Amino acid sequence: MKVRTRFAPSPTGYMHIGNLRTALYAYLIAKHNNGDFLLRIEDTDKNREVVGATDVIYKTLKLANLKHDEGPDIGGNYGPYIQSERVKNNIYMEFAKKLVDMGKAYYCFCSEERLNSLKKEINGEFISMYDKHCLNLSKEEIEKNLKEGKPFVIRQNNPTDGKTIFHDDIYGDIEVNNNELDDMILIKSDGYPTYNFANVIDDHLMKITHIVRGNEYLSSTPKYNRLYEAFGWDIPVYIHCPPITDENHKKLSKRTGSASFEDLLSFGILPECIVNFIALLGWSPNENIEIFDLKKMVEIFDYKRISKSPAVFDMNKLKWLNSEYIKNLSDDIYLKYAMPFIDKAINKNLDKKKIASFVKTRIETFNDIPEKIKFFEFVSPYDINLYENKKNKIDKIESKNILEKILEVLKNVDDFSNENLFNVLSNFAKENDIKVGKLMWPIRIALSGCENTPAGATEIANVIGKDETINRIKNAINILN
RNA sequence: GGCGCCAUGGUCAAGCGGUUAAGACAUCACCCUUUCACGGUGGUAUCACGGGUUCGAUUCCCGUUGGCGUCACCA
Repeated sequence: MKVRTRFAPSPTGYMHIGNLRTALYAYLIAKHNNGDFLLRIEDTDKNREVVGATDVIYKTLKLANLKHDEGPDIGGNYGPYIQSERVKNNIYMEFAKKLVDMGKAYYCFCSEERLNSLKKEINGEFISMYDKHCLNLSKEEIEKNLKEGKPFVIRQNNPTDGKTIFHDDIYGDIEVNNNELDDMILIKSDGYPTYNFANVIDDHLMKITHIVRGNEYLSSTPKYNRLYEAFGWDIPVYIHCPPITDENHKKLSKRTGSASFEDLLSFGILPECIVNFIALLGWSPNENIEIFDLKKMVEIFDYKRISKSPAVFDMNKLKWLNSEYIKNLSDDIYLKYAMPFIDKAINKNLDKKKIASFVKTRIETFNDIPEKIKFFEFVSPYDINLYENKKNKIDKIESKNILEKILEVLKNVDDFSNENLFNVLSNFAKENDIKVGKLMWPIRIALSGCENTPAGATEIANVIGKDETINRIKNAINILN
């Protein structure tokens, strides 16, 4: 049987990182087995409609390079792939009525007030379980209610004794008492199915073989299985994934600022890096490697190695991984990403390509660039104590002396290539019995005003040119006076 | 609160009855060096606790503790 997996997000307007990982795993399972990966939009909550939300989903999948084989935008043999459109085809209501006929579901006319009265407050949370009140309605009552147009929902009719056992390929066999199984709503009073119901129906109709989802669905899975069993359908393979949490072991939220794919992109993280990183959150390959592209992932992905315990989303490591990705970028592609950030900081007519190459090994995200290079544009006021440096055994007085001498030297240099500048200055150092590092220190400070720079003194001089170099050294001497 | 799941360093994690308990991020030290970074070398740091089972438990079982999830006409 061909492996078929699906990604079934509800259109919320942004892509939660945990969701993306679920999509990734579903994709990898399908592709590792030469199967199909499909996209289905679960928009059965009319109150939560967000305009443009499905576009976010398409865009994310595209950027992450997770190509689906079937979906609303590209069609397929099992459409429609948007649940609200399937509602129009009456798919869910028909199946729900079948269940009613089989005695596996029933009409419920309970009012909101009655339902509320069933709720109990425990630790500030309201919890409730339906009491099967409407299960006892006579046929006549039901028909009367229906005829009068009284609003109704359809509930699943679950047993109250015995146990249900289900199997998950990650968590193993899980056994629950049937009295834990609430008579969940299948069809809402607006005629739309709930997620719980639509999901089961569609997964079956779309011939999904492996269901990949977050483990928050673990506790409702036995109810889904009773649905499959009622219809006599094959139960798919369940693959529940552990949660991704923030550093406080709480669910990743918008507040942490790193909950969504879009946030991460806006921080200057590369999409392929995000994909690589989240693959490692809750899964590890058999080989001891951790940097790989999607193709390699498809090759080595063994879903049985998905772990059971939650993973903390470590921004630190993501940034490190991103720096590795940046270093491995070809110059062309690197420039394409980096240039907008260079432009943010540099307006003067400087060699931006050269500046870009300076920072390539020194940034973790592209957002780091402007701050690191803005001194090329102009020197901000800086602390004069920078001219004192222990390691190079230099103080302000000596710095000033060096700068005054070097100023005269540089005035007579016309070839401002990095190579020539370095030769001239290191020769000067030798002749005057000064260590090269010590000589370069005050020059670099004078040219940048920064303790740390993404380039050495002569590289900076080369980029800003002779006139600017001379000016900056003159200014430095003034400051030191 | 009921039920369910989980538990190896600060973090991601390998391990699947006998190991000096891998590797990576972070951190620290040193080397390299025209500063920083990159790169290189090395160090610190982990099996939650208590009982079993066993010749032997990080590994298997039970309990405790802790964390998470779930208990909606949300998905």
